[in-house]
Amino acid sequence: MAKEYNFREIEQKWHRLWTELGTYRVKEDASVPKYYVLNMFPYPSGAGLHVGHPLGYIASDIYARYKRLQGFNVLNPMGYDAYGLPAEQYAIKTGQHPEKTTFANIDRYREQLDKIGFSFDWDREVRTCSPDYYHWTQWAFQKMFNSYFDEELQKAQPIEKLIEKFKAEGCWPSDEKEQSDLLMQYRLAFLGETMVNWCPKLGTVLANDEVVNGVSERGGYPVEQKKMRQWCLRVSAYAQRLLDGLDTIDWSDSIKETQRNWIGRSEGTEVEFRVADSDASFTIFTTRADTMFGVTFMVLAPESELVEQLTTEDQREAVAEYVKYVKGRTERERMIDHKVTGVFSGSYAINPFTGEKNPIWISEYVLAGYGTGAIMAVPAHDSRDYAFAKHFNLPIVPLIEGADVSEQSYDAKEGIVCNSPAAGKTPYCDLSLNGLTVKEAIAATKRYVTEKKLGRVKVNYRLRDAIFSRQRYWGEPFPVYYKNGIPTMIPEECLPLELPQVDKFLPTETGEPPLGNAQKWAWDEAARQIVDKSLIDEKNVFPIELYTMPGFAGSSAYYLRYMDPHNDKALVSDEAASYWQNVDLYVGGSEHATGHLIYSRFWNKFLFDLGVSKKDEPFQKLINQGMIQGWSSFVFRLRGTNKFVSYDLLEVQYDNEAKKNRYFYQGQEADPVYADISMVSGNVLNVEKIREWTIEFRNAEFILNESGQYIVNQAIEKMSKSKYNVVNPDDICENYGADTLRLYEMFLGPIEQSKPWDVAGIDGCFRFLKKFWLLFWDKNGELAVKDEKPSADNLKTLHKLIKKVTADIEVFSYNTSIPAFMVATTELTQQQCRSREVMEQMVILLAPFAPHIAEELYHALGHETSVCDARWPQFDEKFLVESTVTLGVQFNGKVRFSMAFAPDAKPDEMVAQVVNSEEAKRFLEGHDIVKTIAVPGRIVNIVIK
RNA sequence: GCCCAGAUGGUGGAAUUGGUAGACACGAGGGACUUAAAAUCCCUUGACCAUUGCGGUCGUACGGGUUCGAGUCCCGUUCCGGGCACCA
Repeated sequence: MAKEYNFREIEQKWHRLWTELGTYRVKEDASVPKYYVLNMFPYPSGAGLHVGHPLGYIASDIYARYKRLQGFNVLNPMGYDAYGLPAEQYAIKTGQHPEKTTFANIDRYREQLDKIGFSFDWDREVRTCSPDYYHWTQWAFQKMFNSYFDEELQKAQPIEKLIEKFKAEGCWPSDEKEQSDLLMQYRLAFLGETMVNWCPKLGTVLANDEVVNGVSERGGYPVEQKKMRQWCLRVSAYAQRLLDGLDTIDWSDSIKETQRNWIGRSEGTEVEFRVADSDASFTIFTTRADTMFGVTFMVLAPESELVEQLTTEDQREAVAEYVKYVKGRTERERMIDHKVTGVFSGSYAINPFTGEKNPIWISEYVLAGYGTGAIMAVPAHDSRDYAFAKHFNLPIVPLIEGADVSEQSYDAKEGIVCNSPAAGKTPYCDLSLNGLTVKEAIAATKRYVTEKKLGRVKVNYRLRDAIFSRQRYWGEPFPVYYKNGIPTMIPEECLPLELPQVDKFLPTETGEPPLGNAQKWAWDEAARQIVDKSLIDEKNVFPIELYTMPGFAGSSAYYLRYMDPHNDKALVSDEAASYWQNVDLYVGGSEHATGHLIYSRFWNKFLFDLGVSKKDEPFQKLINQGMIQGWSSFVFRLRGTNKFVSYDLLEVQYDNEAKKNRYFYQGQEADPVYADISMVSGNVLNVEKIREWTIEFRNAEFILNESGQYIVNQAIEKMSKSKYNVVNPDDICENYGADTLRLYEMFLGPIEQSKPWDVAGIDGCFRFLKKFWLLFWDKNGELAVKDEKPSADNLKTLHKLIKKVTADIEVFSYNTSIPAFMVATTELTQQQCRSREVMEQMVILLAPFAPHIAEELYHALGHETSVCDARWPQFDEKFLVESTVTLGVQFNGKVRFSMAFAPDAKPDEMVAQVVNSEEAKRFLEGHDIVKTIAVPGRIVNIVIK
């Protein structure tokens, strides 16, 4: 009997031995070059790991193992992003402490991860919710609080330097409260009274990236704008560095582009407008300084502070009403319909170029948060201004030759400028732009504005400061207490400030965040410890902040912590940070493009300014694995009944208004209901099984089609517990083994592409491993490998594979290396290869992809050490040289035949070889050769007349 | 609306980046072994025509172009995916 590929036994054995032997433990070693591979750590959700999670982990594990085989000291850690909303909401529902569910989920994740055979160094595991870890999140927050951004140096500086500067300039107030308020405008972590995204349903504020299409990313609840006092991070200070850094890192163009959009750099001009019959003036921002002569009105954002100031008495009522209307609109409403609305303020602004009086309007199409919250409107060359002008009957003055603005505005930044007065013709302005291109005109106006001190050149960024506090329980507490209303940091040596226990995870009855339920939550400044709240009125006892930090706090610097996870003196020691530098390869989903990947770049840049991080950019190369989607299945319940109708019996209508399909059965409407993916095979529902699934189906009536089947409707969607389409990897590991799972996930397609999970092809990968296994054993189950010299064919097969796989791994094209393995295995089987030398290298090549089988075979070949410590095979061209390449040869695009060339043949030799061949001579006879084209080692074309 | 990436057999996807399109796998069909099934192995599998052999024609979303040669480069169109979106 041939020896069977018993993957269960092999995989269990090596999981045990790898742990016992500490195969994947890694230490800093200055004599070996480092390589840092990192996955975005998972949030341990209650649904457990699904087949989408390991996609990125497998890809990076392959790379990590490959780098190790190449002699690098590879850091490949894993941990958990353990703070999050689901655990808290579960806690609210059940009263169970979020820590308990989180830890249970972590244990489950760990168990699932262990089955897949990753080379993670689990001694370095981090959990964001553990005090040893969030100690350093709190520490970094305090450092940000105590820093400001120096515009000239373009880096963070200690706040003390700013105080020195204020003192030197004589503007340092003596009052403590005033000092605090002044510094608050500069600190990198600061308390700000700003418009925030408030989600009433979640009872918390959200960051911009947590709001998608005007509703909360988690839950999809409405979000409204509200002015609140919140902790913020001055991410916007780093806008230019965040933008510049993109040019130094190896990320996909689309992610870089997304970040560039998010940062939204815009070069323009700020111009000051005086208000007629008043001492007031205000500044506007424009990118189209060339259109100064086309301004016909001005617009203020309804939230702007100028509104109050510039509204005249007779317009006061109308303006108040309009502002009230705008406030009543949610973010989503404002996004969905761009209604043209507005009100006249009663005031006029004087155009500094023309002296004309332009009416000042107030409209919601101008945003308070961008630029100065006020614009000059040029209806001829801006479509929004145009719509507004048409609606309110305001004049439109075109400024570009040939621009027809009778139907729509001409927004393009091109053309020749006209309609500006000749130089010196107005008493206000001796600038003429006529005849210039738009680009020249912008530049000329910028110069003019700067010279005449009418304003200044300005760069604006769309990037906003990040709202950094949340009204929730399950997050890092702020190490802050309020001393007479002044936010004060808990001394660094008293960190971490541990999350207090509470009996209820909901807000308090007085509307305080959940931490308001904690009784022992006050800071005794003298004793330097947490004390009971009831002592607050006593001397030196002050209330502690009730907000907690958002989800991205803990995930912003975790890659630094992996370098030195047990250090209780620092986030990371200088030695460890100097050795590991930054992450060489980061793998994760592209959905974090505007969240985590901006925040951690910001966070790292700050720590770089502090000297803690050694690189300005945290993640040198980024690979975005695609999402593995699930097949959701729907059954259809007739409205108001407990009857379910087979999908093929339904009539489908598209509802244009609701933008979705509606379903009817004999005139009765049916609603789709999710059915668990495990109840369905193909598109046929297992009716018996679904009856057992939930009570809802137990006594349901199923209306089947003619063949007696219940057909479900299927859709490809993101895998999620609530869609009942989650496929977990455990079953695959059980039935096929982890090595097959690993191969198959890579074989599915390019790593960066999203694709639905489909087990249909998995047998191919399993068969390959079985064939590979059988290469090593004879019919009696004895090792078939001998110390014999490899044949030329053996070496050719091997080196073809080395070349292909090495090149593939370097560019993460794993899906094409697996076919190469299959071909090589088939070839070696046919060649009946028995050479130890060849077989051993085959094993090493396979080791990154299928580590269990490789380890087993490596030991079967007589090695005592792990295959992880072998050396990656070196490709040698000489084993391929004796082969020939067959190529097509074409005469005048008509005649074609084949000829063999040596792969290193020179173009001239190739042409001569073709021309002198008997076959070619027949065709060439009586023709003139017009030209010959030869591609080195590839192809020859001969054009004849 | 703007920006970015795509479109290749029944399916997932290859194609040395301008050089024999469809590797490899799945599925399907046929065959071998077997009492039978599973497993395994072999053959066929883009379409059409010819199949007595050779073969031939058309084919990479659509329409043009550059080139001896285009899935690949250029221009235009359609469709799908992603990002941003009153950002002045």
